[in-house]
Amino acid sequence: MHANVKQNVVPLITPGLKVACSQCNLRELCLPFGLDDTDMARLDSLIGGGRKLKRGQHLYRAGDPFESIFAVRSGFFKTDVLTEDGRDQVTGFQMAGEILGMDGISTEHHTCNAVALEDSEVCLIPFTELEVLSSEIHSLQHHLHKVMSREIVRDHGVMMLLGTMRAEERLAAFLLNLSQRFSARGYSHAEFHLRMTREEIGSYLGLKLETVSRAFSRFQEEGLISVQQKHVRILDLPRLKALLAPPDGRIARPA
Amino acid sequence: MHANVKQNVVPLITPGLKVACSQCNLRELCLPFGLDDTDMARLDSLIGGGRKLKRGQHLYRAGDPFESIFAVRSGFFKTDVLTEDGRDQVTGFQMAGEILGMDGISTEHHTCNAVALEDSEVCLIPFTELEVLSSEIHSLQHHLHKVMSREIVRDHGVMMLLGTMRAEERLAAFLLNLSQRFSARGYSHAEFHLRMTREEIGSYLGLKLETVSRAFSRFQEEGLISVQQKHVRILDLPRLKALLAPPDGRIARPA
DNA sequence: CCATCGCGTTGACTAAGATCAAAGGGGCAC
DNA sequence: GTGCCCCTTTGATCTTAGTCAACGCGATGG
Repeated sequence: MHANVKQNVVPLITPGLKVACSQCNLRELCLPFGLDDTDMARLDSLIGGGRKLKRGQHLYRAGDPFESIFAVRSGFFKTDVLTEDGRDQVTGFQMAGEILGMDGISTEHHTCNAVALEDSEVCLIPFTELEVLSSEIHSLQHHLHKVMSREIVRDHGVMMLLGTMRAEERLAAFLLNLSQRFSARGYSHAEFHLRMTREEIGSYLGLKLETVSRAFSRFQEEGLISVQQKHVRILDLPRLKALLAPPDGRIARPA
Repeated sequence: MHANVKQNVVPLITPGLKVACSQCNLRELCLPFGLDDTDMARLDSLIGGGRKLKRGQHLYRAGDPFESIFAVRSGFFKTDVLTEDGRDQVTGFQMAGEILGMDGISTEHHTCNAVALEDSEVCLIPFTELEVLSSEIHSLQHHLHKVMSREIVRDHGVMMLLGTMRAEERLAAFLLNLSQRFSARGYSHAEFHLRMTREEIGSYLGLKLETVSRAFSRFQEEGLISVQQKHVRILDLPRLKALLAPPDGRIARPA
């Protein structure tokens, strides 16, 4: 049993390549949020169909000319930056309904790599045309700005994590974040499959893979989660959340 | 001698409160970038004058309703996030020409605090009106998107720093970044004053203030910089840059 | 002009996570 | 179906930065 436990909605299988926003059950999580039928139809006509990627394939690479942003229709991605001096940092994991590629707007070239961590499908959204349309549809324009701003806020959260949290706190925050996002997509909040390796988790969290593995084991010993390879089940959500208590112990961990 | 060493251009004194973009010598670094005279005049009319802040004053606080973004006209700011569990992370330092407040777009409320680190002045840019204008002026719209995207890319750089670098590498990267930004504003790239405390630097870099202080001392011992309180002079730029060599030693530090 | 307080520096010790190493297990390709 | 390789786990040791503490300087305000 490796597929995620489905709760209620959202059949993630994309039947054909051309699925319109108006028909898409992710629309409330994605770019079309808040559009009326007419405007949604205009957005539909702009979206350049889908693109399927096999696991391991790059959606784009750092340096590629920027033309489009992408909405994840199904599957799972990571983005990472690597510098000329050999450093490698995973900057995010993206799932259905989330937008990829906005890093490329500023320089007209992508500044990170986006890789599918499982077979995936994205919608292609040509950016120049999106700008034209968004100058005509105010709610689209505003929502685009919100999506970009949300990315900035998300990044601040990661900076907080990397700057102030200890290893186990980071992993707890990571699991809680995944849980919440799976839940928002109609999957179980308590049981899911990690699509990424310990090393990728470590890179994202600023830890080594051994540290991630040890933290997983520790959580399991303590009865917070059960974990077997990539399969995770959250057993004690309240205590997992309590791990994020302040480092100064002002609010001591409730034993 | 505490004022920054001025090199050539940019008199940073703002004579009156109402300085138009078209007259501003920061316009090439700021929002009006790339606008022609007509469009610049329209942007002028939108900008709600300036606001002066004394050192230590908040420009906005987390939770404040979002109405405007701000362009730093003069002075120096920090932004920081603090969570209910008592963590505190400086997410950035902003200087003349840089844009503040875009974090607030996504939730209609600011998600971080912005504090003046010296007496400062900002231009107020009402966001709703900016959206209206940018839907009419394509180059303004596009530049706004670039500014937001640049913030995302900058955040990725900080994530890289926090995720992969050691203490001295972080400080070197920080000094080089400041140097480059001062230089872009017509100040010396080699000599400047830090507006922030060791603790604020530490928070930004994910280090304790003692570690920051020790790293400064070490750099000075090694002849890379001279540092006295908040006054820094870069003595050996190449070797400072070489500190950012890869952690795996593939390119060994040139002795 | 002096007292004070905040900021910065430095030292000794501690703890967290990295590093090095080895072995087991699962999934994928053939 | 089987074998191989990558991923993961776990242990022992080492390094780095954090913690705790004390002191000195300098700016600020009375």
